[in-house]
Amino acid sequence: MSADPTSELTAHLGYWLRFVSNHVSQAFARKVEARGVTVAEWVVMRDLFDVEAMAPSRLAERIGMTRGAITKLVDRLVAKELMTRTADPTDGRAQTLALTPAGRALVPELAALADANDSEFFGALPPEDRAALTRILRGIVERRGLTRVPVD
Amino acid sequence: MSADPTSELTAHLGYWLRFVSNHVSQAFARKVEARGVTVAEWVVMRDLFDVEAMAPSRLAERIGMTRGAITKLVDRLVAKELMTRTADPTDGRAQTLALTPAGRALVPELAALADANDSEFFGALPPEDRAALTRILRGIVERRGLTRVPVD
DNA sequence: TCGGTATAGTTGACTAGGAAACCAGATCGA
DNA sequence: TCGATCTGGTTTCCTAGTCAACTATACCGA
Repeated sequence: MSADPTSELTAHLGYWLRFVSNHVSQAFARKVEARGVTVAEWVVMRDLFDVEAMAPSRLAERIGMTRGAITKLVDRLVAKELMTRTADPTDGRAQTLALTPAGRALVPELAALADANDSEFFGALPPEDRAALTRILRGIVERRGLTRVPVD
Repeated sequence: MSADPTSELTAHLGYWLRFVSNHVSQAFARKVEARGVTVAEWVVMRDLFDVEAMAPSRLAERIGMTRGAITKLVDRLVAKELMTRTADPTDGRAQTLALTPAGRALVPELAALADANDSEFFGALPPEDRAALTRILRGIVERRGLTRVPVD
């Protein structure tokens, strides 16, 4: 926030945000990798968990990845037999994606890892700090109208 | 924090942290790309700005990248004539890195972009929120002993 | 009903980084 | 002083994305 020349890296809130966020995400990545999935795959699976079926393009839009990336990600999940890709009978171009029983069974386990990871990093915070953090972050999302563009 | 089965993505503080952090970083990435550098390159250049010269391995350790990544990153910066790589006369293995005048001149400009980006996202926050955010994030870093491992 | 356009998904070229093997050159101990 | 080991940096292979071109199907309007 200072106006003097060439502020330091650590002078920026964005630096700390990124620093902590990367640590949190990386710790979570290690946890889910032990279950054979990546973070992006977890996000896709969790998204599909509620709805029974969804088109790839819809998924891409929801989680902020390109369709190309979704194609490859789904390839991987299908190869792991966690997801099925079936042709839409009513539209020769379209597909619908769904979790397999194995995939569906995995989601709650991954969710438990997400819970564990979150409390590992934020569990020790006083409740008011946790509340403040949530409020401030959501406020930024809202104020800046952030939408689901970049998952990275 | 809820204990019920398969918590949602948005139930986790890590989710919001990552969401905001990705937006902030991506916005910054766009800004610095307009100056022809990546975020990682900016970090390296800013780090080198204060010290006149540094070994690649030291840089790798400081900013949390592998030596292999530094090799390639420095290749790029040298190609852009923003940095020089010279053999250490006293140690046949070692090198020292330094900014070129052009590189050195660029750093304050990039720092200004970082300032702009930060205030774009956090400038509208009430000062006490900004302070709280800083305090909480730094507190997590400290409590968990987070070190410079992942820049991503 | 058929030609143009829009849409769904795939592909290929490219990028940035990690992991591990690798090549010197340095250092240390017998 | 010379072999073993350590260290600094590079290279190769791999992963997971983006972007843009592409294919195939659907739809729409004259």
